Amino acid sequence: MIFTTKAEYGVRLLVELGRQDSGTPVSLKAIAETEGLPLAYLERIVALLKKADLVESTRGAHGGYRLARPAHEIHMDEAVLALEGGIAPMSCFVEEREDGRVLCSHLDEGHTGCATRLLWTRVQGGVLGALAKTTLQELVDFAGPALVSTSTPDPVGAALPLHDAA
Amino acid sequence: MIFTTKAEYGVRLLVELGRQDSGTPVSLKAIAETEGLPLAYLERIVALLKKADLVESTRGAHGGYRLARPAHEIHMDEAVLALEGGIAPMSCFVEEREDGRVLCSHLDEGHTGCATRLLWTRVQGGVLGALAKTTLQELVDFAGPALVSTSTPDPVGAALPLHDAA
DNA sequence: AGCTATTCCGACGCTTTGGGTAGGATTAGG
DNA sequence: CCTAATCCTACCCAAAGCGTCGGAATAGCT
Repeated sequence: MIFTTKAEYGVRLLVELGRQDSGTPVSLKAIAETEGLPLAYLERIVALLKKADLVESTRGAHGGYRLARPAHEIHMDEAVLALEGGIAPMSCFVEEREDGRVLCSHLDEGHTGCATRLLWTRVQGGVLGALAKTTLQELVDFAGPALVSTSTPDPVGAALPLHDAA
Repeated sequence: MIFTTKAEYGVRLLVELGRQDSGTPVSLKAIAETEGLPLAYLERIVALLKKADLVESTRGAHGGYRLARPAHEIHMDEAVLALEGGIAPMSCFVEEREDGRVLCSHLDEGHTGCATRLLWTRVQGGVLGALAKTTLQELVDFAGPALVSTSTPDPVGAALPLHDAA
């Protein structure tokens, strides 16, 4: 079980925006370059954040994006939910819908099925809890000061060998 | 983010075995039928559980599987780990390997990258915590008494409309 | 011995979806 | 009106999920 790159890139994008909460918008191009992410793909990702009212945009030349709220008011459950479109540990597990149905397998045949429901419920709770208690501000602090257009490398962490191409 | 059917089917299988902790082994065929799961696929799934020493098998006629330990000693983190082959919330996030490398994206280019690491670490902790604190016995109790070969329907729960074919 | 029920094992195939591109339309500053 | 940016929709490729198939090995039964 794994989140997709939408969550990864989207959170990175938010962190980048959080680093310069100045009022002036940041262009996706700048973020794409400093983070080394594909611009076209970022466009689609940021659209999700905008729809969820986590970021605001200014169009035209010198336009870009900024946080719609201060970083410490943005909790990551909101962000990841917007990016991934739902937090369910199992396809057979979706929060109640309008029509009240819940996806699951063959319960009609006997009440079987979701003995596992208890488990997935707890897992979902664990994930949502971890996300909700983390604010964007924490991630910004953790990441260190601004990176976009200011290249002062390596204040923090610096460990973590990466990018396994194997 | 979502677990695969391996986790779902595998846990269901364990629950089914837990329901009759009598010493006599249960055949996959029986489980496949009562749970409505594809036998051939279950075979491959149970192999994962066996390799992790969660179940034992007896070959030949009247063979089958049984739990390798009492249900209350089987914690679900072990099971899900065996079934899914690792619990990472992000592809860029794998526990240390022998060679000490950690998968992640472009950290070489500057320490950037894992501002998000803090977040995924917490999420992983939430998931593992939820899994570890749940024992197979709990799920067995939650599911109600035996179902394989004894058809006393509906002692418990009984809610949960299911199987959305949409 | 042979039959049958079962676990074991490896190769293969279908379908979905993640991850990304391409190309253009719209908006706004200079 | 040119350029820099957001916006939007359609498309494509590779990987992974979710199985199937066929057969081998093992063990009880008659």
